[in-house]
Amino acid sequence: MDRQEGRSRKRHRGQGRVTLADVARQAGVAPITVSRALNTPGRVSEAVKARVDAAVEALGYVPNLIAGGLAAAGTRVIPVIVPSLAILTFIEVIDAIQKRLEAAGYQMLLATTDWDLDREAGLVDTVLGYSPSGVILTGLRHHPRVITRLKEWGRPVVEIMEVGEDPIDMNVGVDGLALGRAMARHLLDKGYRRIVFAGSHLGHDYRAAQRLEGHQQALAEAGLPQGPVLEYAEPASYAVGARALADLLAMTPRPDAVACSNDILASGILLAASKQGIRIPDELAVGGYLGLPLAEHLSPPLTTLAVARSDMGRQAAELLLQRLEGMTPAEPVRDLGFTLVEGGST
Amino acid sequence: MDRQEGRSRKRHRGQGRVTLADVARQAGVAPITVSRALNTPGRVSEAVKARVDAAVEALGYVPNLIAGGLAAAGTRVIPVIVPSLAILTFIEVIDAIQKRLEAAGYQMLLATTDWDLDREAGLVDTVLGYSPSGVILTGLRHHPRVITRLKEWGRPVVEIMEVGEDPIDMNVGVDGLALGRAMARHLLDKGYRRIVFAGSHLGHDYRAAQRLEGHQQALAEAGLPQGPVLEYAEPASYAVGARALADLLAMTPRPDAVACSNDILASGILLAASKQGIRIPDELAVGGYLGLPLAEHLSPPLTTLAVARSDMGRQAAELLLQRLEGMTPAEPVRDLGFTLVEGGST
DNA sequence: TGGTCTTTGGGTAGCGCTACCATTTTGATG
DNA sequence: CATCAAAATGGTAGCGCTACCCAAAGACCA
Repeated sequence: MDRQEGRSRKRHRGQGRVTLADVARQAGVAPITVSRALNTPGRVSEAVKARVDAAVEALGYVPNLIAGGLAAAGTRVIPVIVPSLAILTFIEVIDAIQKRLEAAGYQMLLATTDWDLDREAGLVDTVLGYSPSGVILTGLRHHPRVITRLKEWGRPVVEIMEVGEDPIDMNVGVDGLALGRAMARHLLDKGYRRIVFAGSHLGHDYRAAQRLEGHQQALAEAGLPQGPVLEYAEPASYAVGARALADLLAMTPRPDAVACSNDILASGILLAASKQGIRIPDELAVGGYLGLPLAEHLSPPLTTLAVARSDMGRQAAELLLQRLEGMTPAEPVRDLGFTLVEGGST
Repeated sequence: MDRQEGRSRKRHRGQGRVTLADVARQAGVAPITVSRALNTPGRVSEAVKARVDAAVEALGYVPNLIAGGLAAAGTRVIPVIVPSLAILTFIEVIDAIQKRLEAAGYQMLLATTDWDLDREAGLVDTVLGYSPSGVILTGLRHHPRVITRLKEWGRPVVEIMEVGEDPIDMNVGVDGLALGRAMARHLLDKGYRRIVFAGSHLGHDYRAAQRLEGHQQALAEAGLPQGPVLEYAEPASYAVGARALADLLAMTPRPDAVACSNDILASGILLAASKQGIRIPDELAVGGYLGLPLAEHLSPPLTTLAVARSDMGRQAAELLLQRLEGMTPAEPVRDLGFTLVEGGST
């Protein structure tokens, strides 16, 4: 007889993987005891714990998290839903989330909405089908169904990137209006008056649109008329930045400064300017948002409002984990703020 | 009596979610029929299919994929294991994989190894605990246990980035040695003779080390001695590129060309050169690998060996999906090759 | 010493779904 | 119209694990 003898009579499926029952047999204890030894070691004696560990080691047991999830509801999976991966903005955040979650024994399920709130709603439905332990999603605006479902779902939810009133559960991000205001004010302080806002994808990226709104507010507060807006339909890229530069130079009156909806666009402008010999900031000042790594390596370095994106990801994961461990996080809504990094492009 | 009356007697857990049994009751059919209507619509009559769809709609049923996974083994999750997200190289690949998988109704579980094959082995064990439908992992070198486990696991596995002999299952990538050779040859063809290889993280990033090996081979084939190597311990970044430029300029004899282990490093060198007024390629020619988007926007644009990373991701997902649908992919091992994009930096 | 409380381990019954097999219904065929 | 194959539907039994409850054994107190 071989290792399978103890199985149930039919065994019409199953992949021959070592199961918890196998470990229990090897260790001479009940399956439930093995479960406890592995999940709540404090509830079993040292001796049993050691026997179980030895059996696990000997058999090469790897828990079937699916089965555990079905029984316990909660699979140690955290779906992270973001608009897009093609945009560098989210990468650092995701990376930080992933690192922190993985360190705590959770896995990240990554999904993208392509900036579409209906798609987001569908994705939320789908990922809830995995009985995740918690959810991280982007922004505070969602399909009403998403909000209802997640609220009654009752497990930890973190909304990232944006902060504001009335999150579904917890929230870590920055104030988009404040970002927009701060950059406009900076440009005004520097003496620029013909300030354009260049934005990509504003119809979809409502957080970029918030920055524009803040921008316009600041101009209004300074007693200036609303600034012109250059808008591009596609997502931000260096290539769009190059087009934006051309468009800016063609405007009359010629603008003296541009605030870009993000660093990618701004970097594209700087790169194109450098290629064409446009002097920055003398001929055109350029400001960005979000503080991507490239910004400081351009010449001149880009003036940007840096947001601590890694920190945002880390804190989002941290909040989630705290709640998963039964704690009540001190500050479930966190505005991480931003820093003006003057690079010389303004 | 309310909607719960039909439940089993105890119901000590469960979250009140609509289950397949609820749908069956509403549609007046057996649960198994609902399962079929949803998963293999061809096996039920039109009428039943319609009734089930109506019930699903009415109740807002969302399948519990965990339960399905337990029963059927296969959760429509595809773990994707890469060394790091902090490196742009992988982002486009991941993005493409994710898009293709999501379109087919699969979710991507993303995990990072931090370039450590032991960690990778642990991660493979963990993610197999989710009964995934398939697995995508990076490179062809793995812990022996990973290879054994995945081979006997029997479900589709794709190894990406690198191509070579004897993959675990399927393989899409490029030949690292050929990349290294091609760049060295290009630099030689251009007349450069004092060629340095600058690499980041070569101890961990063995694919970058392969490029170095190819580089040295090409020099040897040209009858030249092995070229000097500048090596940095940390992962590639623009900042490392800036340091590399300084180190290159300090070398005697002063090199006339540098092949960089990837585009990030090369871009860092170009950006720093631009800042310092070093003329590229007159004072120093710079070549990169992998073809990141930034490369073409630098001035001069970076000469790079472009790899179709989106395509790689798409094809990896495609191979996996074909196998999941029972097909036998025509070419389970694919060398995607690369293109020399001459930007002017060489 | 008896009683209560606390640990420690086990038995049982599902979590929600689908594989397997059995049964019923339909349709084709001679 | 009987006969048989094919299609459609249902019943049953798990997938591997853990929540809930209980029993036994020790710890502690009066």
